[in-house]
Amino acid sequence: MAISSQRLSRQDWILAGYRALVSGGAPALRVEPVAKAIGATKGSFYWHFSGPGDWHDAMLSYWMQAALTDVIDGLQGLPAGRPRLDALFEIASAMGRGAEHGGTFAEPALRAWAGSEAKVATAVAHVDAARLAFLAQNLAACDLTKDAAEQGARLLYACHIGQQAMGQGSVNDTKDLAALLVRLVGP
Amino acid sequence: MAISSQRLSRQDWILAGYRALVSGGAPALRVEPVAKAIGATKGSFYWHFSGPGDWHDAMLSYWMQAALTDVIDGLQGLPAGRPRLDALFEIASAMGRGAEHGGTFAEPALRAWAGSEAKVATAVAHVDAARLAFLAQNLAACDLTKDAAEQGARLLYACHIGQQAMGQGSVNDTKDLAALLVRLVGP
DNA sequence: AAGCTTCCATACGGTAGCGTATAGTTTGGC
DNA sequence: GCCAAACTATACGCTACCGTATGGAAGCTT
Repeated sequence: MAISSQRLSRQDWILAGYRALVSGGAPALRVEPVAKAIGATKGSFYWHFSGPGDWHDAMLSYWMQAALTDVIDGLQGLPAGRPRLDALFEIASAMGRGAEHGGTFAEPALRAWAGSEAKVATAVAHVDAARLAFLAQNLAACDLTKDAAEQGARLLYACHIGQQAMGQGSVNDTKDLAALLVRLVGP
Repeated sequence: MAISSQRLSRQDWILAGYRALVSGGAPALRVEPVAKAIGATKGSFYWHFSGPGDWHDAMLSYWMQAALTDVIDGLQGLPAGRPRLDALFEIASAMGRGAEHGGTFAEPALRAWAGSEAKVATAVAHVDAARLAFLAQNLAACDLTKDAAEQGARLLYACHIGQQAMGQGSVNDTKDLAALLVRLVGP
């Protein structure tokens, strides 16, 4: 469970929110049930957050931090092109299965949540745009034309999203597709 | 709005449910708000349905009817292989944009709903399996091996799902991918 | 038009969750 | 050990929605 101590922190509530989101979807993202799930009451919640909106915002920035900074920025040490793409697929595979934070927050739940709250949708769109740009940039480093790289990025990313939406997707298929794209339009 | 008359039918409630689902996600799928949206009250609802569960079941079978019978069965007249695949992509494109029923029910909303109700998830899984089988079968008719056809089907379908999840997907990309697959592993 | 059926609105009690107020409990600095 | 701070539990009124009961309107049927 990884409840840090007896005293709860903002972080505990954020992670508990993602657990609720994953298991019950957006309708499960309510204060009192989640409070009961982590053995607390609303008193704790309203100390850490001004209300559900604040909580949701914190959940979103937490995810954007993990999705943008930790992934994209963390790959800047590698040479552009295939090495970065390969490393990216490793990370994407782990995040798709919700490997970090003890299986908490898998992206499909977040994407589903975007359908019922506008600010979630804009956050997801922002992350998508950044990832697409990153993909296109590193595909272009594989001797693809700009157009081919952008179309390839859309294909790759759509494939990734689709696979984790269906739940059963290993990223191997996406990897194969990536190799395929590079091999096709490459030299 | 297409409210059939002053008197409402089960169908009216089903379509209104999809409108609510698309615009507000699963949390918007409640009796009284939807009743207000179509200018009725709970009195009408509880006449046509035994409760929300019954309503949701009706919505699901309505979709499965449209997704399975109307699409897959409707293509049996065409020769297997490319013709069926091409026709399928046309239909898939229309359904992704929610072209029928006046823009009502786009699939991403349904897929998001699956995250918060188990029976929705099984319905979606059922439709996914049928579509994957159909895709693999018709890809195999394009001189692909069985394994290549199944992997290609997963790739194609994942790409389709991902594109409509991102909202901005024309199916042209998927079509290109399909042609690509066939050309690659084909004769 | 009478009478039956189908369909709908209103009214009511019950429950779940929100937000606030307030008092209690732990924790770290001194 | 003491005290302010950080943190938590309990209690209360409020709103939204559920589910049912009941009377009444709209549409057939004759």
